[in-house]
Amino acid sequence: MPTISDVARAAGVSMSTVSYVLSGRRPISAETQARVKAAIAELGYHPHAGARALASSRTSVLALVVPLRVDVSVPVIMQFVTAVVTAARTYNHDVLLLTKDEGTAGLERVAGATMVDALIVMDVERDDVRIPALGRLKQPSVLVGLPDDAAGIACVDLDFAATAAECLRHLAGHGHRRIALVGPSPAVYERGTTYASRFLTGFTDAAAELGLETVAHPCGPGPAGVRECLAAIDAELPEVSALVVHNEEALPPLLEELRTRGRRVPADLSIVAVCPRDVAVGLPVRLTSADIPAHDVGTLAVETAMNLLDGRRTPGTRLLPPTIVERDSCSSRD
Amino acid sequence: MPTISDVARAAGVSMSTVSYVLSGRRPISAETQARVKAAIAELGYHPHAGARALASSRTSVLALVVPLRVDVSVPVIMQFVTAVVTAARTYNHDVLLLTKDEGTAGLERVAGATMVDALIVMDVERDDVRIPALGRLKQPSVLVGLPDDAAGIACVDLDFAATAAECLRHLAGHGHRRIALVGPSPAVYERGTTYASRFLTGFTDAAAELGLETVAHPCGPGPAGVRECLAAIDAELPEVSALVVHNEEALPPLLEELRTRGRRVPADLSIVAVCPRDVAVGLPVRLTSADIPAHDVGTLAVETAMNLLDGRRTPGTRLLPPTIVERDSCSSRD
DNA sequence: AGCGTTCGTCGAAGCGCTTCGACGGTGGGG
DNA sequence: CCCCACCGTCGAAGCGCTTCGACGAACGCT
Repeated sequence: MPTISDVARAAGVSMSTVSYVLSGRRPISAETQARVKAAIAELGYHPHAGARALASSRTSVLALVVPLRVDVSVPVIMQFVTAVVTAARTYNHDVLLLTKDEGTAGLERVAGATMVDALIVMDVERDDVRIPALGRLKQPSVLVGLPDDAAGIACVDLDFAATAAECLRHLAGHGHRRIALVGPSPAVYERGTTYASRFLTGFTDAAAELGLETVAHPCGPGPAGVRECLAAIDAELPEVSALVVHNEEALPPLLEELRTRGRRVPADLSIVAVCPRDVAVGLPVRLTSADIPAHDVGTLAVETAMNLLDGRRTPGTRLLPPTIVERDSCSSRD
Repeated sequence: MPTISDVARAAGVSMSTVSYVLSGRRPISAETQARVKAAIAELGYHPHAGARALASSRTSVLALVVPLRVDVSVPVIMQFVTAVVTAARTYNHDVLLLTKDEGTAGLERVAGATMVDALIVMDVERDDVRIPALGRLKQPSVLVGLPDDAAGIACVDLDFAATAAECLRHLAGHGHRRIALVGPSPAVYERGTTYASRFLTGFTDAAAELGLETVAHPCGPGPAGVRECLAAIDAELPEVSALVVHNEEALPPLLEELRTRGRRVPADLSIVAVCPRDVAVGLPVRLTSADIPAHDVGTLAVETAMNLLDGRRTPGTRLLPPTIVERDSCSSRD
């Protein structure tokens, strides 16, 4: 492995000149630059990451903390992760992957060892113990989600309250007046991931504003969970004409259950789902949906982290606006 | 951030002693160890990863290259990734995540910059261009998959040939004699990921050995792909009594299609699927399946990498034996 | 008693890079 | 015409750690 001084010798310049060519932190004449670059190419020189980190205290690595086995849907996580890795690369950064189950220890380890320049943390809970830990680190961090108290840490997420409102507005626009929310599993609410309650609040508020009759009910896993949820809805508010489904896992068994009951979508019952695009189009009925823009959120998280690193001031919280895509699961009510 | 010399001063020893306490590479008396450890805890000392890498040329980081958007199912990738991260942590290593779309450049970058000690590469193709590139690196690597020529690089994977044979043996044991293989999408074969052809070969060979009548057909995406595949099968070998499905994506539309045709599973048609456990149990019919042990393969990949790093000799290729789990999609034929 | 070992510790030399201050040379302004 | 400023480059001082050789002390052996 050639070192910077090999390059310097080959190009007939000093080490520092090579370094400045690479970093662009001082002006170097065009010809010198050319010679240095030629030498670099010829020798196949790669700067040693450790040495660079030691000398500059910058690593060009971002930590990304992902949930392991959660109720957050796997495709969404995957989309988010690839968006982060891809976006990080455009800033010449790499991504170190941590799992949530390491808790604060993982954060402290990689930050304490100066392995990363910044951290991006997914699946943040209402009162996440990691938030105070992140506050103590010398590296900046970005939360994906919206805790009760972000303690000054940057947050990015989809605006779930606005998304719920938009779903209702869409259905109301099609003439629906009695609408039920099929929510995430009870476990999600208990765990304190706030997207569930933000969606619910947005749903309730918008319903009041639009003068709609609504119920909301969580939905446990599997066909049994779906049946239970539908029964609860039916008991509280009979004859709803539309469903807002904020639960990806429930979608397949829900459609199956409706089919066996002979309720046609959208003829008898309209549905707006909250899910990523590919889920919406991959089911028996192509669902009208509010998109979960995992890709955009991931990209935004990286951009935010980079701004933080550059010392640029950043808004504390950035919530992405919802997008409803009309497909085949929503019909007009007379 | 305290440094090793702060710790040394606090403990009243030299830097090297602290280092040896940490690495255990030389004997240090119990009392000295205790004093050093106390100082470390008190100061909240974390060794600087860059400095350590520079001095020792070991990084305690593994690179993991994942496919971005492929026909490999997302849950399988996710399981694999989490297994790798978890296993790496048991060896005190972290994981740097790269995407396949960076190609050889990504490998050369992280290896050249000495960011990682070893590489694990998923979704290896028959004649993968990354194999020669990996061979040129000074770090060892582990392939997940089985290319035509591994060029001396370690490989780990599920034994797909044996898996196919096992599926047939299971069905034959239930009295089935006419069996069709619903294979991966044509794109998978074309891309040259060898698991598809290994499965097919195993299928064909075992069929001959067991004296079964079989057909095999790839299956394109969506309900259309499924219908086409079933038609082709029916044309070539009418009245099969069982299906081996080596295509996770096809499973939901396949079951749906069979349902609309009034063919009951398993009463009219038996199915053995090749998929991870959770997929098998998450469908309308709990499927008898050959498990895709993403978790085990991931763990094995990390173990192999660690053995390589320790200079321990390792078998070139390790194929995991299949496991069939009996559920509700397989009935006996008189 | 003398010698060779082993044990526990220290000192110092790097690992490869960044960055700061310095310095000769050139050009423009007074 | 001189001085100052700026441009392009160099030299050297670290960044924080590992590791090798060395060394005194304690020990067992003959």
